[in-house]
Amino acid sequence: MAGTKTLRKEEYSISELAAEFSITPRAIRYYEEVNLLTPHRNSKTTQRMYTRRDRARLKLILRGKRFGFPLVEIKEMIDLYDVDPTEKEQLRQTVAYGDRRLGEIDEMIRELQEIREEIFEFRNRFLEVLEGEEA
Amino acid sequence: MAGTKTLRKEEYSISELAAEFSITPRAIRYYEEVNLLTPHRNSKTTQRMYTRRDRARLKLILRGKRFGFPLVEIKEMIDLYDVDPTEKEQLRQTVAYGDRRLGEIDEMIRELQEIREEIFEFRNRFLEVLEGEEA
DNA sequence: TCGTAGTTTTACGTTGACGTTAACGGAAGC
DNA sequence: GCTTCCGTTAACGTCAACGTAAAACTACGA
Ligand SMILES: [Zn+2]
Ligand SMILES: [Zn+2]
Ligand SMILES: [Zn+2]
Ligand SMILES: [Zn+2]
Repeated sequence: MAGTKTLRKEEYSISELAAEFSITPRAIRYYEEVNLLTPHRNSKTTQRMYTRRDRARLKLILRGKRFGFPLVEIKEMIDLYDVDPTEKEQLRQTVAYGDRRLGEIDEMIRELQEIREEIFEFRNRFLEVLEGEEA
Repeated sequence: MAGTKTLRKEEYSISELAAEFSITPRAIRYYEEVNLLTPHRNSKTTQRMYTRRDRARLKLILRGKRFGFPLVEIKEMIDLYDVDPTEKEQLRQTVAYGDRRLGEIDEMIRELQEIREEIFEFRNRFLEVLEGEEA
């Protein structure tokens, strides 16, 4: 057929995505349940089909999950990508939301660095004891 | 009584700790249930009493919680403070555990900084749109 | 001595993020 | 035509980390 270059995949089934990201189809359906994903249906088969945009959102979801953001907050953050840039009030709120988020994230980074340093000092103290005995 | 200087408190009741850290007694009892705290009992009253060491552990627990470490992992990390420095094998394992932890934490920091930057760029892009319209 | 306040144990309830099972439908291969 | 392999919905189960409520005990001050 003309114009059907499929160098990169255009659409994915649920199990393809599940396999690619090492999660279960159930999880993906759940993300749809809470409006984090909105696949369309292949009208013939009634099966969910995921576009590359859906796939990109899924990546963002999983990244947010990696360190404990709840799904509702992940949704807030992801929805930043879909703000209508002609709505001034929406823009203002989005900027304000971004500022709050940035503050929270900076605080997380600070605390993580504190923990990092403590663990690092402990590790080194123990290591010195070990090296002292081996000398 | 002789030798009973109590400049700094030596022991705390459960509600004192709860008030100090803005959590509930129930939460503190739960930490005991999962072996994160081991208060002793004032044998007269059967009430839990917390030493300054217990209080220090509680601080560590709450810090670990602030960004989503599960209690079991918090326990692993806190127990680093109680390693017997004469047991070489235990020391070696502790150092190895610390290394793994450090790797995980570094990865978390990296990803947080990525997220930070993305949000920051989005925020700025919106801000420029707003400022452009106001000019 | 009574009331009030703080504590105890036991036990059941709750929320988020899925896991698991059941019961069913369409397509593909033989 | 039957099996096998996706997929579907609906519904109940689970796990962590407590919340909440009940019933009983102890301490302490007026
Ligand atoms: Zn399609
Ligand atoms: Zn928030
Ligand atoms: Zn004591
Ligand atoms: Zn780990």
